[in-house]
Amino acid sequence: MTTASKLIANNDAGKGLAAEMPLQTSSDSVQVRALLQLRELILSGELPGGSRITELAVVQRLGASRTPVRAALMRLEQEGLLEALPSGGYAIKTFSERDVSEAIELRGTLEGLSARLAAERGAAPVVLAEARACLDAIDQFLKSPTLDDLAFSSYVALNEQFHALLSEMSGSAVIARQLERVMSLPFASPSGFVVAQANSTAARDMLVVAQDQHRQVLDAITQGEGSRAEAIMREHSRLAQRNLREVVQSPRQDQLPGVRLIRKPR
Amino acid sequence: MTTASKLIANNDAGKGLAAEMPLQTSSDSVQVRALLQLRELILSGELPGGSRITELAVVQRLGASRTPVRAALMRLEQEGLLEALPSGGYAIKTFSERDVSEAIELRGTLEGLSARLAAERGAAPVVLAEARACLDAIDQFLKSPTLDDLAFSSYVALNEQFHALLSEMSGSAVIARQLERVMSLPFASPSGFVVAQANSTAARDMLVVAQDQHRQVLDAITQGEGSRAEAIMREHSRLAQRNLREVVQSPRQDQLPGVRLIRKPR
DNA sequence: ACTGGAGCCAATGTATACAATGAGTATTCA
DNA sequence: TGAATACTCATTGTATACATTGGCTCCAGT
Repeated sequence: MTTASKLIANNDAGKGLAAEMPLQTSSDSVQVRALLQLRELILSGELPGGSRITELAVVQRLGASRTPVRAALMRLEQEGLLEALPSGGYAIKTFSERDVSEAIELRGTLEGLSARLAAERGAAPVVLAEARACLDAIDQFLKSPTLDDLAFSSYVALNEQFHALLSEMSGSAVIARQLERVMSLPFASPSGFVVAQANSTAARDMLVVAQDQHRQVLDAITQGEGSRAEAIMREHSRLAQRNLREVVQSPRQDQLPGVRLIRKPR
Repeated sequence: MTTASKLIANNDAGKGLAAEMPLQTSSDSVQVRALLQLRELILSGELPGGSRITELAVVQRLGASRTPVRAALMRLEQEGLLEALPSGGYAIKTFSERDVSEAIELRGTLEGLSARLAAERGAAPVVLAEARACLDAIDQFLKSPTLDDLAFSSYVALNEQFHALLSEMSGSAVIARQLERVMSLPFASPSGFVVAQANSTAARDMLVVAQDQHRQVLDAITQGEGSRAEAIMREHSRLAQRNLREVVQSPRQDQLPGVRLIRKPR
């Protein structure tokens, strides 16, 4: 992480300097850039959880003007990372372990609903094929007895893709939207805590279990077994619960994004 | 734009032009007022569903400046009433009957989760007592064989209160937050369609059934029967599904807020 | 010393000017 | 006549000036 943030803030009337600044991060609009950067600052823990955050401070830090910063703050509030203070302004939210656990439970419930609907209504064959291909790809990585970091990050990507496909299978934009909302909290994401496990055999075993659940839920959906599909996805989220507990107990929490927002005391 | 002839319309003398129609909600900030008014315009169907909506148009209509209007538009987008267009700007969202059905299903699922957690963890006795009092109050209204409009709106208020208490019983801010999100769509609200029924005996009977489910879910929660509590709340949402079907078929849809956003064709 | 109030300051709320972008249209050339 | 290009205008994106509010401090009076 770049501890030295560029404080090139000031924007006087002369646009010459600031306008031609090539940012390597993105060529998106200022608004999007502000959102991404601010989210990163929060999740990395650079801005301490619970602290108040003022527009002006963000403006100075990011070098954008108040308007896009304001938009970013609003987005992050509805995303759940910030909390609007009654007196105006925002505070960086902190989460108890229970909050995180409930977020995971929520995801499991919604994914269960999505899987059940997919089973009951029948999923689009194309999506089903994609999902199968995705699982096959995961199997490739699980063939070796241990996984290096590259294999691990590949797994994470494929895992997220599978969950996204699952959400798509329900054919419900309404539910997909809610799922997106829930998973905007970083720890509620399907791969939120898998990273925590280093490349141990135990870690691989857990992925094997997860993969089996992936297979079974797809089977259930294909067979039209809605109730079974729902139950599997709920249970599937329990893996994340277990990982959560381990991460919180373990001392090395700093590498995971957003873990510093989990406050220790009850 | 040169047609902005109201450049004198600063806050001092601006009242004369901008505040043509002082609504009853005029004591809040401009931002809140814009949000409420715009939401009302959409839900009443005055702004047709599917149509594009420009900032300037809203500014002229509400008499506020672009900044608060922009904020209101963003809020309404995350609320689900507006859709951000890729080219910028927004369009008023429309919903298929299936969308609405899924939103109701979603609510049932989340309320089921909330009820289950309440049962498993045990709800706060204070909230339980409040809920019981709420149900008693509803019983009072159900005593008479038919309900007049006043009794009906009282029922709606009490019903929403009970559902809010139910959400509170889980003790989970995370889940409560998501539930709020889901119910921001007007038709997904617990009382979204009950109003549709006039004061007929059949309408009252449906309320009787709903009230029985209320009693039973409270009993289940008290007894710690999580699975039963969850199942009841899911089934409870099916009442709304039935009402939805009736409302869509019936010709008198205009009185319900937001119903005009439900598009007819597949 | 404590309380009440007045005033200042900082931060947000609001309005608006200015920039950039994109869609629609007209015009010109092949 | 058709297509391509350039232009115009509407609309959003961005920046910033101005207004307002709420909290904090300091002073005075009891």
